[in-house]
Amino acid sequence: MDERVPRDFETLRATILDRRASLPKRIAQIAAYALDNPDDIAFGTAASIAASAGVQPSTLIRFAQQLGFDGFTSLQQVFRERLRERNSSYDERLAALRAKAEEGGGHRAIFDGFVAAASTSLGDISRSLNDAHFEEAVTLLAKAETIYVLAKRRSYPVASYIAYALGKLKIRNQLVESAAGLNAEMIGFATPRDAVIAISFSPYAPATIEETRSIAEQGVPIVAITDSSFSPLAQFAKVWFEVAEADFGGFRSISATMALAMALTVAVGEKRRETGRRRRG
Amino acid sequence: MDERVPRDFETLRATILDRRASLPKRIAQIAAYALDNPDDIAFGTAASIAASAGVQPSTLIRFAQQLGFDGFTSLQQVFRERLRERNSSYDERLAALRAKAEEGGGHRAIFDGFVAAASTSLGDISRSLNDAHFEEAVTLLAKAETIYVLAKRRSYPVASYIAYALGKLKIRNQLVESAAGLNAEMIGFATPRDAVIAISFSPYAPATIEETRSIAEQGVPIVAITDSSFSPLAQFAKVWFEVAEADFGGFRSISATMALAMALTVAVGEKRRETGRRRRG
DNA sequence: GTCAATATGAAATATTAATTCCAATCTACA
DNA sequence: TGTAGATTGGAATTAATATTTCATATTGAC
Repeated sequence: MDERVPRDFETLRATILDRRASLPKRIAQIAAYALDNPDDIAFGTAASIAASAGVQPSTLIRFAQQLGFDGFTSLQQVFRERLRERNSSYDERLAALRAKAEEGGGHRAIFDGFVAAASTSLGDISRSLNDAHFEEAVTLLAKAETIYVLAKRRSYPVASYIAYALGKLKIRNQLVESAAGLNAEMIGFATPRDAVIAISFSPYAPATIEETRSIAEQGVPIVAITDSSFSPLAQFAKVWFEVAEADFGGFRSISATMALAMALTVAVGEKRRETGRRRRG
Repeated sequence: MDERVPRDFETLRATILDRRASLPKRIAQIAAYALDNPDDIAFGTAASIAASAGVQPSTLIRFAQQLGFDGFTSLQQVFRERLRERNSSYDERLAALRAKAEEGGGHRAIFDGFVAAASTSLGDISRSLNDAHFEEAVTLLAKAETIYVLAKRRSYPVASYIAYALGKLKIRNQLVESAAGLNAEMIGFATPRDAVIAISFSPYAPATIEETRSIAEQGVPIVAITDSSFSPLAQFAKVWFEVAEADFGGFRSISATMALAMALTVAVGEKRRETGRRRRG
């Protein structure tokens, strides 16, 4: 078989356009169909595609073989790959950087890797954040007398930043972190008029889960930031955000979480100002 | 069969989350996998998906049937439809989003603002980071017996993340933050065989400056992360990094600083492994 | 117009993948 | 602790899908 088999969609497309003049009638027909309806090729069966394009399944296979593939299935792979990649254009770059860092591409590769991981995560959250959930969370937090912030380990930096920013905005808050082991008592003061921001990622710190459960049982509304809808935090939360962070070198980014946390904080500040103005006006 | 079979991904997702508590173990496992890796469901075969999720193919089919589908194939359709729709409407949606954000479309704009600030900062640092400085900092930190981490206020989250990551990598470190006001004493233990990572941005926290000065006078080498060459930190440091963070709504991003901090930490871990290997080999 | 080469259609076959079935294992409850 | 019911694993079965084959049609050269 020819070694120059197109591996990515763009090459394939170019190859097809290049040869289009010399293709037999039916083959040309399926070629045109393929470029016009790439999604159908990605998901359809040989029979269904052939029917839509008005040719026989065997023609479809001959088309694939003319291009150097060994059958329809391998041609289809290229069309599927295209769909996957479109969703995550950074993933490829990130994978390349990982490889580079592993084969000793120097320390610069490590830095580039973390930058790429952060960019990927930001792109993802930007696409996936649900506006309605965000509004809901802001409303809920803006009403709270005191906002409790709950996070350990990897998520703790986010919590401490939230606490810092809330303080700057003069919003009463309580970071639940007691060196003296008084977390339970601290949580005990929370009432349904307060609210909680809880942050935890797999592997979920047991203490965070336990504290969240306990505070939820007191009727305090919870906004959770976590990494899966199946996170134990999600079940206690009034609103939760699912944040998928890319990782590099075994350390996951926290950029997306940070951006979300900052946005929540500042939006709560805004909301309070709006509400205050309305009340006074 | 039940008439309420989810036809679109969002409904499906809601249904799964709704029932999640009552699902048997393996079914729950595949359910979590499905929501976390929707693309894999769209493209894979029953066997390949089952293998990735760590269950039997039959479990996958039972999962589909519990949801009201008559088999895996019809469940898969929903996941495929989602990809098609997302792809076709992605550009449109993005454009709409931008327009909305520009005309002051509520709180979503705040979120987008923070994402944009983070992206900008990452782009900036990626362009401006000096490889030689980075290497120098890594070498310096890799030699240290204990790494002291020094930061307050806005920079504190970065410091706490560094401390977390160093701990994970089994690198001895000391986060200088004492509720008991014993920072000076803590710093007193540092020797020239140790090293410091100091982080501070304008307006520089006086305590950070003071502590950095004091520890520098003891002959402990310092790596500084700051925002200007005129920063008071720079004069004490053996190596310093100038990080320009974009801001939004009066809050500066810390994404670039985070990425740099992570890269430093992991690179130090790498360097130590390399050196250790060389010594032993 | 005839022949050879090429292209096409349709059905047969081979391959792969989905589904079902049953025995084994858990779980909840008496 | 025993037992019914639910759940699970793994092989057997069935369905689907891709590919091959072969007869027929079409094209182009002489």
